Amino acid sequence: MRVSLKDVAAHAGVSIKTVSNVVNNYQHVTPAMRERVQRSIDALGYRPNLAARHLRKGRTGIIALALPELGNPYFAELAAAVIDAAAAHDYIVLLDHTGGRREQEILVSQGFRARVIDGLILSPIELETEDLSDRAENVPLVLLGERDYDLQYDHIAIDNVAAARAAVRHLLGLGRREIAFIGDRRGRSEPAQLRVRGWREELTAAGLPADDGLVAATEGWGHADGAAAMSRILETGRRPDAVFAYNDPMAIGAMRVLHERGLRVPEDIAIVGFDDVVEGHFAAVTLTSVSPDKGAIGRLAVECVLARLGGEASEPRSVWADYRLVERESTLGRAASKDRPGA
Amino acid sequence: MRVSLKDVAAHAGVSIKTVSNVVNNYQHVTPAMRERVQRSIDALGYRPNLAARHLRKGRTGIIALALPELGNPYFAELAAAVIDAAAAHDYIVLLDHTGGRREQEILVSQGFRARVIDGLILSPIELETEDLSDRAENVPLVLLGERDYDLQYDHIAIDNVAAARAAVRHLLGLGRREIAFIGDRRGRSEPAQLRVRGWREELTAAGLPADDGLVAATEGWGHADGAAAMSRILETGRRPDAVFAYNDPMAIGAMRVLHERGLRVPEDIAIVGFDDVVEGHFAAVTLTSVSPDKGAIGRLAVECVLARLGGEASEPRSVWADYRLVERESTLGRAASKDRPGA
DNA sequence: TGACGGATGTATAACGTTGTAAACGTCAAG
DNA sequence: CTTGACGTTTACAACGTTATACATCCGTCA
Repeated sequence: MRVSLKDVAAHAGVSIKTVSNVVNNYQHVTPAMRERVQRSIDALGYRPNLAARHLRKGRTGIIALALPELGNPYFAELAAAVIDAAAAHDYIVLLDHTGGRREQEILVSQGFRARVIDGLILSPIELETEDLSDRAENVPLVLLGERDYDLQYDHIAIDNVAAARAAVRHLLGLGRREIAFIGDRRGRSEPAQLRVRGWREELTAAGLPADDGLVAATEGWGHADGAAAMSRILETGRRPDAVFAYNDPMAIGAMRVLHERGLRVPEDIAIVGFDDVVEGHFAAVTLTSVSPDKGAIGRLAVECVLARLGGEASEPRSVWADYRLVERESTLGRAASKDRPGA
Repeated sequence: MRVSLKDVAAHAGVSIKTVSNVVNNYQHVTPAMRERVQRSIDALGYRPNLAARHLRKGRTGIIALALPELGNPYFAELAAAVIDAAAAHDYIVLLDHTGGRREQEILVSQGFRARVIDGLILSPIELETEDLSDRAENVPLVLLGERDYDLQYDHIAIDNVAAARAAVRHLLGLGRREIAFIGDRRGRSEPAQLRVRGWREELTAAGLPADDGLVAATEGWGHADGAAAMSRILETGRRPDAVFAYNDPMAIGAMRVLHERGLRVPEDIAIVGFDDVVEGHFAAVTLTSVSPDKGAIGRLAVECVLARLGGEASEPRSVWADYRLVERESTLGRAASKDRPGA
C-alpha cells in the first residue's frame, strides 16, 4: 500500500498538517521539527498523492498539447519544446493529436478528450472562429500557429504571410518568374490560406500574375501529398521554375518527383519549404526553408498558459515568434554551398 | 463554479448516490429515475470531476509514454499509435522524452517525472536491468523495443537480432561482402548491441569476417550522427560496398555524405536502414529498411498495461511484434524499381 | 506580574467522487 | 397476513490532501 501523510504523521508522532507543512515548505516550522519529519518521510518513502492534491487545490499540474499530427517532424520538435518548457515549471504535458480535422479540434477545445488539465495548447488547422465561441470550458486556451482568429484567446504565431512573402521574394531574387505553390487547402486550412496569400501578395507586388494554375491543393500535408501535387502540376504541361511548398515534407515529396522525371533542383526548379525540419538538412539536395523558432514558440505557449493560471485576467495576448529564411542547395544561385551537413 | 453531483442531486431532488449511479450506468435504476436525473444533468451541464474520481478509485485514466526523442519520426509514429490505442480504451497519454539518457530513464521508471499515472510504457536506450530492480513504484511498467532484460516486466519488441540478420542477409544476397555497421554505442545501448550482434552473426554464418574496422560508433542517432560516422569510415580509406545503419535517419545522413563524395547508391554502396520512416520513402534514393509494425507495438503495449491494471497478476509477458524488410532503391539489384512513390 | 503578540503546532472540515451497508418499497409465496 | 426476497434508493464513510481556525508556547513589554 502507498504511504500517506497519515502514515508519516504517525511515524513521526506529529499531526498530519505538520507533515503537510514540511512537504510544502511552509514557513513557520522549526528546523528541528522539519528535520524530524523529513526523517520519517525518507524512512517511509512518502510521495504525495497528486490526485488528492488536485482535488483539494483544483489544479492538476497537467497541460494538454493538441497537435495535428506527430508524424510531421515539425510538430514532433514543437512537442519536445513544449514538454521541456513545461517541465521547467513543474508541469507535465498530455499529448493529443487531432489529425487536423475540425471535428477533433472542436472536441479537444471543448475538453472532451482530456478533462484533467489546467490548460490547453492547441495548434488548429481547420478550426473556425465560431467553433470557439461556445466553448463551455474555462481552462485557459492558447492557440498556436494562427493569426486570424478574433482576439478572444492568446495565440502564438509567426507572421505566416510575411514569411511566405520572404520565401517568394527569395525565389524572385534568383530570377525565377513561374513560382508554383503546393499545399493549398481550398479555404479549409487557415495557415495554408495565409501562406497562399503571402505568395499572391509578393507576386503581385513584383508586378507578376498570381496564376491559379500554379496553385496545387492537397488533402494532407505529407510527403505523398507534395509528390502528388507536383505530379499534377507537371502533368498539366506547366514547367514552373520554382516551387514554394506549404511545408518541408511536401517540398521533399515534390523534389522526389522532380528527381524521377529528370528535372534538376535548383537548376531547373528551385524549391523553398516551410518549417525547417532536420530531414531537409540531409536531403540529396538540401532544402531551403522558412525556419520558425520552435523553442521560442513552445516556451511562449507554456508561459501564456501559466500566466493565465496565475490569475492574470489580462487582455488576450498575441505574440509573434521569430522566423528566418535558411538558404540551402535547393535555391542555390551561383555562390558556393553553404550549410554542408556531412563530415 | 463547476457543477458537482451535489448540485445535480439538489436539482433533481434525489440523493447524490443516485445521480452517481446514473452517471455510471449502474444497473438497478428505474428508467423513470434515470430519465429524470439525466434531465438535470443536461440542464446543469454536469461533467464529472476526474480528480475526485481518481482519488476515490485510485485510478487516473492516464498512461505515460516515455520515448528517447520525438524528433526521430519512428518514435513520433509510435507515439501516435499508442495515443490511438489508448484512446480506444478511454485512456489518455502523457508523453515524456528521456533523450535516451540513462539518468532520465531511471527517473521516469521510478515515477519521478509523472506521478499521476496508472501505467508506464518506456522505450529505454541506456537503461540497465539493475536500474529496474529497486523500482519502488508499483504502477505497471511495459518495456518497448528491448529484449534482454530479465523477465521481471512485460516487454514488446521485435526480434532485433533476427531483423538485423535479415537486413545483412539481404545485402549478402546482392553480392556485397564489405558491409559496414553504423550506429554502435560501445555497449551503452541495448538495441544497438542487438543489431550489431545480428550483423556479426550473419556475417559469421556466411563465413565472412566481422571486421570491427567497419563498425562506426556514434553519440546520437540522428542524421548528423549517421553522416559523421559514414565520413569517418570513408576517411580511414575503407570502401565498404554496403552499409547497414542503426536507423533510417542515420542511413539518410550517410547517403548524404556518399552523395557529396560522388559515391552512388546502390551501385557503389548499398544501404539498409531500420524503422521504415516515411522520410526514407521519398529520399532521392529511396531507402530499404526493416519495418517494424508500429501500430501493433503501440496496441500491444497499451493492452499489456491495461491487462495488468485489470489485476491479472500473470507472469511477465514477452511479446514479439512483427517486422519485415521493405526493399527500395538503396539496395536495388538489376530488377525494375518497386515502390515508386510519386505520381 | 499579567497581558499581549508572534511563532509554531493541531483538530477539523472541506474538495467530489464511489463502495458499503442499510433502509425502503413491492410483490410473490407460504 | 406474515415473511422473505428482490429491486431500488439512500446515508455515510472513506480516498489523501490543504485551508481555516484555533490552541499552545515562548518571550517581551507595560
